[in-house]
Amino acid sequence: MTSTKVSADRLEIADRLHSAAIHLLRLVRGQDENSGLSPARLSALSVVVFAGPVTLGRLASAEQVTAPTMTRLVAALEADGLISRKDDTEDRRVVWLSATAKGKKILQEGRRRRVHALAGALSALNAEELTVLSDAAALMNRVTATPDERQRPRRLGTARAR
Amino acid sequence: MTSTKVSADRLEIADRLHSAAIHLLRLVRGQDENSGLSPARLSALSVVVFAGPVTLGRLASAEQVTAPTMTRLVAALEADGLISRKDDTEDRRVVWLSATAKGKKILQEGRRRRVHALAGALSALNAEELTVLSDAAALMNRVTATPDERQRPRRLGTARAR
DNA sequence: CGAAATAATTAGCATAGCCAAATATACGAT
DNA sequence: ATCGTATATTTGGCTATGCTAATTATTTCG
Repeated sequence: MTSTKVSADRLEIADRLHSAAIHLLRLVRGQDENSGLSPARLSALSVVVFAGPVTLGRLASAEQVTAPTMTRLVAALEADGLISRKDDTEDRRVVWLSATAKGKKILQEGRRRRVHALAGALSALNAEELTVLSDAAALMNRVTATPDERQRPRRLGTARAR
Repeated sequence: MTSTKVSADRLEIADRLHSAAIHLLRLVRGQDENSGLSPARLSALSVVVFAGPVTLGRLASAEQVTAPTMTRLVAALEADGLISRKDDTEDRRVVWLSATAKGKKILQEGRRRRVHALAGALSALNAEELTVLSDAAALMNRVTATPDERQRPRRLGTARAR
């Protein structure tokens, strides 16, 4: 319970959490054949769907990737007809992204599939254990939120369905 | 608390956990410049270090990637002098992998760095919240363990310091 | 107006995943 | 003993996602 011990624990917990996150993502990868949505695209589309029209740059920072990376993700999503772009009328450097009806639909389905794979694995857990994971997810999201996201009064990224 | 509610919750929890895992790994990626070890390599090296000599095939399944993918990771780790290969004397199709002294050292350092970054983020949490994450990591590891790993009496992957 | 800043894109590179096919070796049945 | 099948690993070729550096277009500011 001393400060020293907590600090040492924190390192070990970080270590195990890191490893667990890697394995968890591996578990759901490969469930994508049906939706054709990769983790990165699903995640980006998810922000567009939930955070309404958003600029490419803000989407990139919400997803914590660089602008060029997001440019490509956006191009792929657009080519699939899942999102649409609209130039800003005031600042013509800016592109606004919105989800299409198809994008919203595919998001639900694709996400459902991946989540289903994970949820299947979670079926081995009881209600109490699920609560632990739920709380942990909230903590992880809080801890990984960028200062940017916390500071600005935006509803980006962490837009929560409840 | 009903069974129905738990099932619906499970989907939502899986969803949030999935998203949280993505963001968590994004947080630590980028701390790798110093070690030069990518997540995949670090993870593979970690198994080799902790699980002692291991065959390429078992390493691949422990890491839940295909053999070709592991062949490449192993080639990179070997080229960096972090692991060494030794042909099995009985079954010459098989390759046994061991960590070199350099590999063990680099693993500690590289891992320390990434874990440190994550631990830094965790410093915003109190002891109780850390416990939640610790428990969650254990659950995630349990849930993502392959049947293979559970069935065989091997000490792969989940070698735990405690 | 011209310089610096900003938003997005393009180009080029590396890593890491996959599948299909190729090797090399072992094992089993005749 | 050998022939066919199974297993372990590698090779080749493709895709996706990350990066940085440089480019383009536009805005903003001195």
